[in-house]
Amino acid sequence: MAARSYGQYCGVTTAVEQVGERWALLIIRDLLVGPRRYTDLKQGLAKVPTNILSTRLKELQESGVVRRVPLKNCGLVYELTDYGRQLEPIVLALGRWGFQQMGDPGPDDAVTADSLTVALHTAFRPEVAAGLEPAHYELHVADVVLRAVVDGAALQVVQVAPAGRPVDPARRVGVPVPGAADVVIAAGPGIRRVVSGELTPDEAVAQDVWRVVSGDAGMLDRFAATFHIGPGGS
Amino acid sequence: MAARSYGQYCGVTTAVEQVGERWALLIIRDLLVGPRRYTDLKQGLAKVPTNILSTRLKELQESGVVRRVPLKNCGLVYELTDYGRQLEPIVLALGRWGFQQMGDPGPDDAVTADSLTVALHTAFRPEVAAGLEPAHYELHVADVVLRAVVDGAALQVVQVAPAGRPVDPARRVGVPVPGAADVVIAAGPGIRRVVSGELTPDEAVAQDVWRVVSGDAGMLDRFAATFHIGPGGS
DNA sequence: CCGGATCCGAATCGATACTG
DNA sequence: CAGTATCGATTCGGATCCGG
Repeated sequence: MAARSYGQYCGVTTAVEQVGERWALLIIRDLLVGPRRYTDLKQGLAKVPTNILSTRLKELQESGVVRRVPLKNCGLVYELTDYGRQLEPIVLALGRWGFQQMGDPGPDDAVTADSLTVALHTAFRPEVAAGLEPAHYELHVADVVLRAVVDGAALQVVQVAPAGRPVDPARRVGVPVPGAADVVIAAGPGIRRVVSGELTPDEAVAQDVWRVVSGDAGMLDRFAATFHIGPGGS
Repeated sequence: MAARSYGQYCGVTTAVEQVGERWALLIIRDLLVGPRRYTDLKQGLAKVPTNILSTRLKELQESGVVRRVPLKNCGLVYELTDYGRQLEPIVLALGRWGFQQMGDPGPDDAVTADSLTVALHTAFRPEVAAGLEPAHYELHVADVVLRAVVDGAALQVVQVAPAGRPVDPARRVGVPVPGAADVVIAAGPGIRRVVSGELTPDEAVAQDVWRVVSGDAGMLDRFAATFHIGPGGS
């Protein structure tokens, strides 16, 4: 199954031959969040045909991007190799770039825990966060619930729901079990307009783009400052 | 011709829907070097079927990545929009990432002027160059001849051969017509090992990976310091 | 339930030929 | 020069099935 070659001796070409096939980068996006089972990936990428998922995972292993790791208990997970993890800044930059062109969601567009987790990372501005007090947000979008813990220039996102049981607690090192969030935000897809700066936090509340379920409503401004993708992906 | 949707409301997904189709990123890579005619692209991407090239260009225009510009004289060129140009750091980073995995060229692998031009940019280390004297390299690889002018943290690459006549002189603003190069280097594909640091410049000469056609052989060290992609794409 | 493999119609891609 | 048209070869998508 030699990957279809583009017939050029070039780094870009080589990269695209490895991760440019359909679904490959989305698999990598989800694996950036953490190791995932075959079933997790299938669920997170609802529309990927199972044979394609299986084929891509094999190809990504051959390229040294992904590794297959049996679990002690039972089952197995796929995880990025160091080489694969080097794609993180690239995938995040692609996410910022694509974000600018996002319109409103289509009727069949889903939001998954992993895609939203990565989206938070794409929008995260460490240089802004570094100048603010630590903050702990709980964000609800569709049926996804995340907790974003911002401390200085570091962002930690924990998925609360849908309940994916932790695959291997040993790998979750450093992930705090968050206590109470400073604010619980329930948002719709229009949250995009807050992140882009098209709406101020207050306008977004007025237009019911998001809503404070509990906690300090003043945190909305801080959220909008911390998670922002301006023109040009800045 | 609705692009096949991945069914997710996510920036990465949106980006991949726009530039993830086969050949799209390579078209963009070539357009990063400058505006190109349909025929230029077809020549630079020898293996792209003409109907695919035509389809991609249409799609990239719809996405606002590429613009079609009629020339005053006759003919027309495709060029990146501002939005498309924002992909430059991403394509360069992908090139660095893929570079690490490059082996030796297959028998059908070609080196084109545009791919080599972009490759020089991927390997360029502005922070190193900033500490060195200005330098002017002429590089021959296969039948491609480039001139790379390094001045401080800036790199300017001019394509000398194959002779692509300048499409629109007005767009070439700021491109110097270089005088004599400090050194003329003829290299084979093994130059990859110099860029990766696997070979020192001297070893590369000894193994006939490259050769000084004329000029100052001492410039080889400077070239290797200026153009380098280390482990992890550093 | 997990981790796929198999089958088949639909869509895309690749190669070549052809045209304004 | 700048594409369209055509058509066989591949790949993708959707569904089903299977061994543990």
